[in-house]
Amino acid sequence: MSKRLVSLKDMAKELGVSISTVSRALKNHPDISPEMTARIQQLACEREYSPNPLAMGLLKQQTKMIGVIVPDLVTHFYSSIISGIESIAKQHGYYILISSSNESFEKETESVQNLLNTRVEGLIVCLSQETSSFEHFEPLLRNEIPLVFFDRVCMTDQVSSVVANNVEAARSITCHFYENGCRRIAYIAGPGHLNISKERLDGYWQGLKDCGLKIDPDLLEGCNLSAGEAIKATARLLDSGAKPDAIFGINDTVAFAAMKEIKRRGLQIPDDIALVGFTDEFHATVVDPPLTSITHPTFEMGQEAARLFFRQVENPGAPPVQAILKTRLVIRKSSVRKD
Amino acid sequence: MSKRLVSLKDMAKELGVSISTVSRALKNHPDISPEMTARIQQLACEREYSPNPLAMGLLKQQTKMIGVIVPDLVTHFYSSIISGIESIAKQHGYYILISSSNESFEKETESVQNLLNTRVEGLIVCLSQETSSFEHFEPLLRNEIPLVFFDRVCMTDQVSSVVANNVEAARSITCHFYENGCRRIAYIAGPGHLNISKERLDGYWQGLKDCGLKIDPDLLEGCNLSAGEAIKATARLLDSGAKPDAIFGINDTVAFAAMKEIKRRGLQIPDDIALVGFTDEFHATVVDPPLTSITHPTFEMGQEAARLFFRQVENPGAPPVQAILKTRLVIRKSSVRKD
DNA sequence: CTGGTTAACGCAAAGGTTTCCGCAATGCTT
DNA sequence: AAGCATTGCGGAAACCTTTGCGTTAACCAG
Repeated sequence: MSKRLVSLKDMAKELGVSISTVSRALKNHPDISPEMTARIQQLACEREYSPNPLAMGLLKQQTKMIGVIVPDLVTHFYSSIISGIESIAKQHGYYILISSSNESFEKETESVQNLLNTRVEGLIVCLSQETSSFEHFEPLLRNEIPLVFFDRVCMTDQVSSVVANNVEAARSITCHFYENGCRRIAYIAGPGHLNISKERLDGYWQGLKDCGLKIDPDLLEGCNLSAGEAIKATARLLDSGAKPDAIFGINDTVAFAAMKEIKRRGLQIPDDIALVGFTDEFHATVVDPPLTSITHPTFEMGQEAARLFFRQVENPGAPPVQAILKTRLVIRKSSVRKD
Repeated sequence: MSKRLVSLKDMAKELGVSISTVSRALKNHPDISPEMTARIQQLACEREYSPNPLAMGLLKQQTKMIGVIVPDLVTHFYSSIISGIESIAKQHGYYILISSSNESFEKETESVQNLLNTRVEGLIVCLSQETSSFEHFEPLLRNEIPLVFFDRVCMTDQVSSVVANNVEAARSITCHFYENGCRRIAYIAGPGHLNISKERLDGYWQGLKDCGLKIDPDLLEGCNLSAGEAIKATARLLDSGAKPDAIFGINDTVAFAAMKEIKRRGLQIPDDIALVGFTDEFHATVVDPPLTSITHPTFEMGQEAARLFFRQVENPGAPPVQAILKTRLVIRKSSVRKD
């Protein structure tokens, strides 16, 4: 096991003074004589003293840790958001404790429990796909423990959150399809209880309406957000009599899965089926054809979530706010028809 | 601020008993009468007592935290490894504290310091691209603080590490090119001080030798591992008189950058230039053409690193070991010529 | 010479947990 | 009935830091 780092007590004994003297000397407290201060600071320097955060945490009742729960760690969307959270946390001298729910409600509940037991000062959370009841967050509300949701959110009247402007984004996608000559625009949605799914569906409908198209239930498919299910949903869409000429996928995974299935059938993108995703910058540019998509400002979303978090830490009673981030429709080849 | 969770003292006062009695009752210590034990356990249950990890950490001198330093958080390679580390850590009841160096030596040094100050029990590290001196790890060695390197490693005689079988993998790539008719096989390397760069270069040379090809310095290009530099390196390769008919990129970023540049020039993959990367599963399948590559078992690499870590925790004096993980050459269209 | 100020430091408590040791009361043995 | 072991619990130290307050000695003014 590692040798203990030096403590105030160690240095106090070595110099034959009291612990409090050492403590104060290190903070340049005026009560301590300049000579003593100098001796102590020099020793501290030699011994590479650094305060024990556990002792501080115990005393001050704060751990300087934020718990972060995400559906998974490996997709770029989340890791990029985490990166954003970390950047702000670092500025505040906080560390983040990451826990992934693997899209499981049970694991999410467990993570909330574990993180609270670890005495994080609060939580920043993106709901799992399965999560449709929210009691596991009640203890946080009761005890006024800072809590922020991002992307997949709930209880927005009580909890601060960061989301994308999903409705408008989905609307603009639909119109973009229309402008490129598509008339049978399909949407592959996610679980109905997720805000992102509902809001993007709303936007999709609004877009149809704005373009004078009718809502056709056959052009609406659902899936959980796994690649396998998304492929099946795409297949159903293509096999049914719906004859879509455009598909809008609710997120990265779905869009790429759709692309795979469309290509597998030898259909051309965008000429047979135009495709647009809802994703972040990186992936979209490496696939072929490059994917038109709504890009999330993911890093900024993480930063904003962290900022809202610290707002609550510094300002306990503050009412919840909802930050809505602008997205951008980035047009690439997957949706642009030559004619 | 959040209300304090219930402590042993709180419950002791409520029941009119001593703290030690409560503590013992919760552990079913035989000294405590069954009735008292029952009363205490029931109260603990109602109040949702959970031990304060700060107090425990202070007492036991362990924080149950592992510091993890990676060059960045957002590439799939690292996030997948982190996921692997986390899975093993969770099993041991440990949390991980993640810090990204952003490929900067200075930030890496800083992270080591900060994490040690946070009293993590040890570190799992992937060196930054810039790191070529290693004094910042000396304090860990001196104090026998557990340390494990993965992928980009150093001081392997003193520190346990996990790496891929880079030499053999690079050799097999080279031979694969040869079998597909390529004769002017180029390699885009990384910074020369990194083990991964050196080992893959060795393998590349071995492969050339095995196939009876000569080493041509014009077919060797270097870059730092950024996309921008990789594109430039590819351009130099294509502009020079070297006339490569195959390119082997040292890692994900480089391979994708090369692909972009090759396509931009209107060259065909694999017919004009065959391309192979050194990457992990996910990306390679979504690009066009699908990228032949050496796939890392990234998740397993993380798991193995964590296992080596706990081996050191449980077994302080143990000599360092090096785990070498097998990779797989997954052949896709980017390297297979029809004729 | 005395009362008071001040500089410079020590004491102790608090934060939460575990564990060794001690103590009282009870039950048993002889 | 005296002596002893056992049962059941409390006290206190240790882990480390901060901080309000108490203490000491020196010094100065009256």
